[in-house]
Amino acid sequence: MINIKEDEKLNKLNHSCAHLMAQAIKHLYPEAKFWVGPVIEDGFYYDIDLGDKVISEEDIPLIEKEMKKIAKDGKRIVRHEISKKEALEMFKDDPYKIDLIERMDEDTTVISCYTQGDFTDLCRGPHVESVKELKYFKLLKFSGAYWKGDKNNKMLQRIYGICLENENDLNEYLKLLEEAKERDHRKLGKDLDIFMTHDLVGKGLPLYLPNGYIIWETLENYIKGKERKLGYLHVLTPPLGNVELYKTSGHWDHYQENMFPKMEVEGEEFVLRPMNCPHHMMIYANKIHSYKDLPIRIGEIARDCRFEASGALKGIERVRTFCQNDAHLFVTPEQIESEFSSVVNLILEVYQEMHITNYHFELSLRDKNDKVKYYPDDEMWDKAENTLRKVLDDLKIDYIEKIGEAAFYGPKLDVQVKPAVGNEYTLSTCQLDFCLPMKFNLSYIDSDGTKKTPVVLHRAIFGSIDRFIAYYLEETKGALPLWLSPVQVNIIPVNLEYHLEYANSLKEKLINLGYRVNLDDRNEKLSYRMRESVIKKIPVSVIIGQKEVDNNTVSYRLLGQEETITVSIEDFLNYLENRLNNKE
RNA sequence: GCCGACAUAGCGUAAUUGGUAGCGCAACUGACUUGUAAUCAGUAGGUUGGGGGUUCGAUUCCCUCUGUCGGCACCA
Repeated sequence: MINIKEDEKLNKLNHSCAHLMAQAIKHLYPEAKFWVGPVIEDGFYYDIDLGDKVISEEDIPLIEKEMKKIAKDGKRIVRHEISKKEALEMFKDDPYKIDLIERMDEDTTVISCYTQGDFTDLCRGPHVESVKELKYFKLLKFSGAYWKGDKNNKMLQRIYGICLENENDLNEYLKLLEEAKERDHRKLGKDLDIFMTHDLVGKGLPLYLPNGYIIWETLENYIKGKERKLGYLHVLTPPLGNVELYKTSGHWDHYQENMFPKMEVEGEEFVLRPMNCPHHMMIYANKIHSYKDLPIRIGEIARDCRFEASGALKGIERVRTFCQNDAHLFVTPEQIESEFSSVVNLILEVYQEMHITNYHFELSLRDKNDKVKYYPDDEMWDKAENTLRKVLDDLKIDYIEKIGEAAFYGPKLDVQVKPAVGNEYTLSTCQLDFCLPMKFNLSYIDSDGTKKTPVVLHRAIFGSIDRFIAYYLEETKGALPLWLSPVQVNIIPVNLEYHLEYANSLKEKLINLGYRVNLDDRNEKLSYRMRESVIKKIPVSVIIGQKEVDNNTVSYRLLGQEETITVSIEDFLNYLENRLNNKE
């Protein structure tokens, strides 16, 4: 998908289109006051205060119509530069623009504006030459948005749109948006019987159906197998804990609002756990450790509960209970680099094996000015951040640095992906933490006999299993690779009287080898059953007819392909095994 | 949580200005005995998300609760 912000031509078009929309809105609703209208990755938006007027579905075509009218008029877009004083005078009726102007640097002397016909906006530019270049645009969605992104501020109205170079591009783009809905994991999850939700159960609490659990269990076994090979030790800890545990870790102070409220039983206060770090810290603290024992890697597929804002919930991507593929690595300072590097390599290995290419790394750092969120120890933070940078640079990994995105206890490396619908989110994460080991008084005896504090790496490769399933469903459009497919082989006998026995024996053979097989012996036409095989996205459909029975062969057709391949049973088994091994 | 929209059978949908609900697929039954994306016929399935109100009468109008969707904010 195109990135409009990074394409010079499209950036200009969309920037100008935002102004065009603002102009049209000013024509239709003269009371409108404007905040900002930036270009974003997929178009532009403008935040507007419309007073009592609330934008509704019916208004959008009217605004578009007015935009078309103005564009047809073809006024030139003229840049002019004015002084700060002149700017304050020019925009004196618009408190939002005044706010912008007043917040500009002290030494700003010249402010640029762009005028098109009867509309002038404060703007750095650049813009296209004339509004008549704006032909192929569409207003896509609208919603409320807090002024300056602060929830304590008034809510403005935001309208999103996009402007492209020609009609074909625009149509293609709109088609892509439609197609994205088809691979939305919420639709696929329903169509393929992967998970369900119900009002009676509660929002954000998904129920995994048999098909979903097969995917879940397969992923769990896969990742635990990898971890075991790397020396991880898996544990099982409770999904709730004493409030003191979270006060000790500091999570209570930082995230109380996002935890389910505490419950009091026999004078003891509990919370459903929002994360597993404290439990794993306690497991470490259970014994005295020598430097020779480190690193100690504690892993768990662990269920957590977080009281996420209702508006944030989304399918199994953002839920109120989920399972983390979590682990905490307790290491000496000297081991940080090699262990962090090993985690990054595990991420790369898993992504490669699973053929995931559509992601990017972000290095999330603290905001030095935020003394409330971040543990106040600049030396510690600098050391931690520089260590992560160094490892990434050594591994020649591209990453984007994000200020203010670190966890309260340390910087982290995040793997970001973009879903079919909505904002990008974090899949894998690896976090460096000097903080919790101190809070829990963790120690090991170093070679010189002194007590030292270990460093902890928090990491999750699949992030949450729930979210990973959501992501992988969208990546594969629901056509999961053979190893993850709930039903791997669908056997369709042509004639139930003559071919069922052979089909049954093939089914037995496959099941004994551990395959998940369905035998479609319904009294329906072959084409009907083949259609179902495709709709249910079963990777391999096997047709058993007289030819196959006579020659002791198997004819199979792959999902998404037209032709049928006829092979011996042995070759068929080899084919399946090969696909399993390649995770295809 | 905030702004806005939506909620009709398992799924997808229809119902002029208010006159107590249709259709397709799936399901079930029967016939057909099938060679690569829908065989035919029949049957059953609904307190129109819950509650309240206006009205002679509400899927339709109003209030409220719940849930969903698009964003905002949040995301250890």
